[in-house]
Amino acid sequence: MGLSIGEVAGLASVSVRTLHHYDEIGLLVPSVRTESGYRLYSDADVAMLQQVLFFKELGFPLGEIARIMHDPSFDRLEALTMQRRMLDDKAAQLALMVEAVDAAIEAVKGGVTLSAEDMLEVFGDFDPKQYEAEAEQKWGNTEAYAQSASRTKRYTKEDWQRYKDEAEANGVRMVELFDAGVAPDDPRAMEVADEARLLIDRWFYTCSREMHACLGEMYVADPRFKANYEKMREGLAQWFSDAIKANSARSE
Amino acid sequence: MGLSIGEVAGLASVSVRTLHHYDEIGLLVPSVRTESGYRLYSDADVAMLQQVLFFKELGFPLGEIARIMHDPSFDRLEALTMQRRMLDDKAAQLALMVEAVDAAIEAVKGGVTLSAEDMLEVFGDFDPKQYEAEAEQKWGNTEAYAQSASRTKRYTKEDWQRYKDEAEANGVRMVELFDAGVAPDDPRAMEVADEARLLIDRWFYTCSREMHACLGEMYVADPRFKANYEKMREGLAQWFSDAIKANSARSE
DNA sequence: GTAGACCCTGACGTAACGTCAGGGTCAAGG
DNA sequence: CCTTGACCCTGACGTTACGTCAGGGTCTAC
Repeated sequence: MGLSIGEVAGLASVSVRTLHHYDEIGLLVPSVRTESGYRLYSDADVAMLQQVLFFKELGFPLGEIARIMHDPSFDRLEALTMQRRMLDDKAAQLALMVEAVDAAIEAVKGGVTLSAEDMLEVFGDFDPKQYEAEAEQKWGNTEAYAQSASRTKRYTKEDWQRYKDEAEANGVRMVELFDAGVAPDDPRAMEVADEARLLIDRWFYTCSREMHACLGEMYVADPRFKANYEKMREGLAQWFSDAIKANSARSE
Repeated sequence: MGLSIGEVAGLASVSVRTLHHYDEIGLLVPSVRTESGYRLYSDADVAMLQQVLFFKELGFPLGEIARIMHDPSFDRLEALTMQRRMLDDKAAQLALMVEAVDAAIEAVKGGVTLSAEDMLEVFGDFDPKQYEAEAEQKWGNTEAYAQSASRTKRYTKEDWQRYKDEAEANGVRMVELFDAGVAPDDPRAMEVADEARLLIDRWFYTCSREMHACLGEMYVADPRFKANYEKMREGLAQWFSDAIKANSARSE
């Protein structure tokens, strides 16, 4: 019960050093060590390795793989389903490449020169980052998320109430300025925006002005967030987003 | 006529730095530089890049790609045909992976545990080395080329002229001895042979006496090289080859 | 009981770029 | 005309994912 490192390496056609490396970086730590320090890989470890190798084939960096697989909400079935779709996509992209090679062969035979675009457009269609984003959304394990999760776990009911009060006070000030027709890049508007940022920073996760600017964009782009502001005042989402942008842009 | 590095990078979805790197190692040196040092990529350069990226997709290391593509006997059509077959193989292997994912999904759903072998055997079927061997056999080229490429790319016109002068001086001494009827294993002949070896060593790539002996054989075996010597004096190719062999055979 | 195959932990090397720093180039606009 | 922003250059150091020893224990097999 448990395979040696050499056996696993042989089966998966990877080097022993590779498995050492995965152990070192905490990506795949074998569940058992013998008395004498030998690594032993259980069936579960082997299943993990399979996942890792699928992700790797799909171009995920090892750090990303580790984050995904160690997330508490990681689900093997979901991961496999996603991998299946990605492999299909990659196969489709490979088919495109075959077409491009055929086109190139025909061009050479016919003495024709293809355009630069025709020759190069097949590359880079397949971007792992596009999937990384999906994986991140699915298992939402950004650093910010981790921080937020570990902090809010310890929050009591009163904590939540205090946060709500502070957030509401901030919302009130926001609406006041909006109703008064104050421009989003007015110092007072930026002040309120920064207040909102610090709220996040104190209660959930480290939030720089830069990161807040990203959030600001989401507030208008994502209907779920937008609705939160729009139900207070129509046009408030955009106004607030602009205020955040102005706030993040100022020198210091 | 000629695209900037940024344009090419954009079309091929690679970074500018990547193209810089390919230039540095002599894999893809753009055929034109503007007055101000800007790289300009011609249609031929773009076609080269396409080849490079196909090989890369197939897992070839860059050094290998450079060796293959810079070999004088390299043939674009042959390469494309080979790449087409390899891409097909890779697609087949990807299909196997999809099957493996499906099997894993079924296993999870059914609560079954697959054997380690079943889980891992799909990886590593696709070994670029198997193709590298084929490519090397086809375009047969050694490590020496990589060295030569990276050195010669920094050579100026004057460098080339100096090399030509030195090579010609060596040729003259060679012909003098040949005309005088000096035997190839005469110390003077061996001296000239060693001079020729050091020329290669200094200007292009590390060239031991042993390697030079191989080159010597090629000087008579390969008509392209043989012609170089034969046009100076009939029989010179063989004489020089023998001199090289004698030189490489002497103890030190 | 010892040879040969396998395992361990450092530690340094390598390939293929990423990522600045510091500094020219160039077309568009004020 | 000149300046500003997008683009280009050359170093040079950093990073990822291992490869490749060195030095030394472990474990069956004849």
